[in-house]
Amino acid sequence: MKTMAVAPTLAEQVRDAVLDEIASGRWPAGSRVIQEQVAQQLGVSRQPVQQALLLLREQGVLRDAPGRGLEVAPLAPDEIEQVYELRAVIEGLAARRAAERGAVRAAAEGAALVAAGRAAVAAGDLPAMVAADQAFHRFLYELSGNALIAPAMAAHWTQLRRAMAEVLVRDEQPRDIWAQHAAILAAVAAGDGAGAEALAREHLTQAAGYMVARLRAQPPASA
Amino acid sequence: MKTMAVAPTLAEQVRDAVLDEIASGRWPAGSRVIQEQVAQQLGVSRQPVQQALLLLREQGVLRDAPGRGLEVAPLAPDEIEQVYELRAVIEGLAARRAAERGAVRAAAEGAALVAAGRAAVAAGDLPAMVAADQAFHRFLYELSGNALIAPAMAAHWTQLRRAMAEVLVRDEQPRDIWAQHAAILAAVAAGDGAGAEALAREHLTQAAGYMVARLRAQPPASA
DNA sequence: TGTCAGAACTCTGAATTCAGAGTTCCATTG
DNA sequence: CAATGGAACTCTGAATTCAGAGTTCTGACA
Repeated sequence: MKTMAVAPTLAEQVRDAVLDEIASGRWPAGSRVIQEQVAQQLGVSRQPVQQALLLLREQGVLRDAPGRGLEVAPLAPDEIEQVYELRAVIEGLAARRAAERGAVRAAAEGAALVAAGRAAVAAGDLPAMVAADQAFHRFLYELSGNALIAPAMAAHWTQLRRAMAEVLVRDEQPRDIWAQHAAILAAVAAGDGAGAEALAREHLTQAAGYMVARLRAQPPASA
Repeated sequence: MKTMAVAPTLAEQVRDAVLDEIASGRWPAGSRVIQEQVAQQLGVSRQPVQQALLLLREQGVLRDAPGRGLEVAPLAPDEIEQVYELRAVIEGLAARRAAERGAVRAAAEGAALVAAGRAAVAAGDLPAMVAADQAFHRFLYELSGNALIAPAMAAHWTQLRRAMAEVLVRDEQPRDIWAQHAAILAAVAAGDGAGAEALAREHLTQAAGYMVARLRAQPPASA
């Protein structure tokens, strides 16, 4: 018998709903977020909303707007650059450890993830592209055997999703990252820890340059 | 005028108070944490307590004990090992970037931190030793210029403080880490990014081995 | 027209109240 | 004596209520 699913609390549902609004870009940077309004939109009382917003504020997605409640934190290119810098070393670790202990599973299950990503690119389906990217990286976190990597990255993925939504929507011809993903996967499947770490770092350093340049070139319109 | 200190909310005060109880070891792993009891002890209502505990649960310090509220999460040696593994790469990054952009401040302000740490060791003052260690590392996070490092590590420092409290209290002759800290600082002050990164990683890998061996040798008594 | 005082409003944090899920404990039965 | 049924209790999540800090708006005045 599995651990038995604990019913998600209202606060968690609210958090996920709000997070989705923000990550998708429907609530742009600077938007005010008022407890009462969110509560009414979702048909719950202010109590679970307050808890959800507290979590989001702690995570940096929302910030205080003293006297006016909370607002969606701006998505500064500097911050995205720092996210990628941090990601590069964390995902490097994940890739190295995955190669050391998850090579078999990588070989067995990795191809499907890459195929899904390529299909999304071919179809030009933006949400699916982001989802596939995230799924690939989460797979590496899992293979790494370090249970702290996934939660440590979870906070940053919100900002990454926002940045991707911001950038990809402007690209008529999105950059194909799946060749790099496939290369990382091959190194992991081959058990080449050092190689996988180097490739992962390089992949993210490159992605950082691309994303930050785009964000700087065309800063988002704050509401 | 500085950003103007926002009055800390009751929920934050409660969180800090609870965190201190846990990190210091006064509330051992497995202790039950009941909203009502905490509220009464601190003289507040259950509302801010609930919020504080929510934050702590999210952070992994507390965990659900279905039907019985929350309890202090156990401090598994495996988890500490993973914390150090993650720390090694994150602090490696911090040291490298600190060398690249904070060498001057490192040279100017670092010596005082090392002196404080050595004084704490000489005095055998356990809390001061932990505080000095944390202060040194926080200094590197700040010098790195990456504002995401400090919050990313904050969550893990709770577990580190717990582990240190657990281990150091048993050591009649605590291991002196300040020679290593001084070496890292020297590399940073010299602007040697690669050297600083390597030293930081090595320092933490070594510390991990020491801590984990101690924890495994003498597992803590759960309540 | 620009500035200032103050009333009205907005929004939050905290307390209190309510309802339900799950646990514990005890008496009864085989 | 072990197992079972169920009453009483514990604890939480959510709703509602309350009080106060801060903002916005309006109109008088220089």
